[in-house]
Amino acid sequence: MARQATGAAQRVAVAAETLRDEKFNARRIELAEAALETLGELGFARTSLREIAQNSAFTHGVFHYYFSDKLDLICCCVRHYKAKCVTRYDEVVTTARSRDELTEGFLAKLAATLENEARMHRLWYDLRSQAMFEPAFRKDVLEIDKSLEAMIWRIATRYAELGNKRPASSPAALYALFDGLFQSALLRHLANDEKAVPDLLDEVRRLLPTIC
Amino acid sequence: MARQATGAAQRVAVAAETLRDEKFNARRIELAEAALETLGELGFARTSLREIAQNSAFTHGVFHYYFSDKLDLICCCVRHYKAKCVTRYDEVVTTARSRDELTEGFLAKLAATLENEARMHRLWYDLRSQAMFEPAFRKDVLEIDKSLEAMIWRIATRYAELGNKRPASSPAALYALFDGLFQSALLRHLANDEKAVPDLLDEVRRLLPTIC
DNA sequence: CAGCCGTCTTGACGGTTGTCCAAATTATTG
DNA sequence: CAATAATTTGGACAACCGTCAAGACGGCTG
Repeated sequence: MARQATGAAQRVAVAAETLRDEKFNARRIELAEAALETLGELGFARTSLREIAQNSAFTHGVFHYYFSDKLDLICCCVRHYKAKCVTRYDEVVTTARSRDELTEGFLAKLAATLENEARMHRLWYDLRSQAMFEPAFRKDVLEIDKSLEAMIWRIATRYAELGNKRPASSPAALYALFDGLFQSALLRHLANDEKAVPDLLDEVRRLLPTIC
Repeated sequence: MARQATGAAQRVAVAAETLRDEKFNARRIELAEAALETLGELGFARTSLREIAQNSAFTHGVFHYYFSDKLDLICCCVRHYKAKCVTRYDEVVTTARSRDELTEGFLAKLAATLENEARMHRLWYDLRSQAMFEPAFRKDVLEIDKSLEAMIWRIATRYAELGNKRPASSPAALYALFDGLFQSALLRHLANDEKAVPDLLDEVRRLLPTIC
C-alpha cells in the first residue's frame, strides 16, 4: 500500500523481520528433521510429541512454540521430506550416456535407498495412507505423489531417448508400477527377506526395455 | 496320543470342547467385524478399543475377553478382511466368454468396490503400512498380498487365454501395477476428485491389451 | 545498566488410552 | 432345580496423550 513512502527505518525493520522469519523457518526445519527421525522409527500411530522430543536435543515445549499443532508439525515434516527424495535419481539421469549406464545407475540408487533409507520410505507410505483418513495431509501428499511421478517420468523419457524410442505407457501407470514394486520390496526387506532387493532389481531390469 | 483308548464319554467331552471353540471363534469374528467398521472410519492410528466398543453392540470389556491384546484383535480383523476381498473378481473371471466381457465385468467391479468400499480399502493400505513398523502384522499382511497377487494373476491369465496369448509380465509386476493404480485412484477418490474413477478405468482399459 | 523481546523450559491440566478385575449375568451341567 | 462354568459388565487403575501457560534465560537496544 504505502510502499513508495517507505523510509529507510522502515526498510531496515522489514529486513530484520524477514531475517527473523528465515531464522524461524530454519528452526522449524531443524525440528521437523528431528521429528522425522522418530517418525521413521515408530510410525505415525505410535509417535507422540514427547517421544519426538526425547529422541532429540529439544524439549517438548519447543515444538509447540514453532508449530501450532501436531498436524502442523507433521505436515512440515512431509513437505521437508519431499525435497530430499524427489531429486534422488536426477544426477544419474543427466550424466548417463547410454541405456546400460542409466539402468545400472538407477538400479544402484534404487538398491541403496531401499536398504539405507528404509525407515524414511516406510514413513512415506504410512503418511500417504494417513492422508486417506486425514484431510489435512492430502494436499501435500498428492503434491509429493505428483513430484515422484514426474521423477520416474524423467527417468523413463531419458531411457527411451537413449534408445531413440518413446515411453509406451502413461506417466501415471509407470509411476504406479514402480511405486507398487518398491512398496512390496520395502515390506519384504523390512521382514528380513534377503531376496527382496535382488528380486526388485531383476524385475526392474527386465521391465525397463519392455516399457520404452 | 491315547485317542484309540478314548471312551464314549471322552468323545462327547471332546465334541463339546470343539463346539465351544467354534462358538468362541464365531464370536471373535463377530467382534472383529464390528471393529473393522470403526477401523475403516478412523484408521489404525486413531482407533481405540473404547471407540470400537461404542460404535458396536458390545462393551469394551468383551474385547479383552476374546482377544489377549489390541494387536491380537487387529490381526484377527486383518485375517478376516482377507477372506472378503480375495474372491471379488472370481465370478467375472469364470463367467466371461470374451475379452470384452471380462474387461467390462472387471472394470465394473473395480469401480463399484472403489466407490462403495473405500473405507475398507484405505484400511488395508493403512494396515499394510503398519506392517512395515509392527512385526506382528507382517505375516498376515504378506499372506494377503500374495493372495491379491494371485487374484490379479487369475484375471490376467484368463484375459490372455481368451485372446490365445500369454501374460507378458510377471505376477509380481502385474500386481504392483494394478495395486499402485488402485491406491492412487483411491486417494484421489477420497480427496473428492471426481475424475479419479474414470481415469482409473481409462488407464486399465488401455493397459489390459498391452499386457496380455 | 535497565528493559524488552524472542526463545526456551518446566510442570500442570483434563482427557484418553490399554489393561485389569471383581461382581453380575447367563448358559450349561449334574 | 441347584451348582458350576462361561460370558459379560462397567468401573478402577496407572500411564500417556496434546495442549497450555507462567516463568527463566540470554541477547539486543536504548
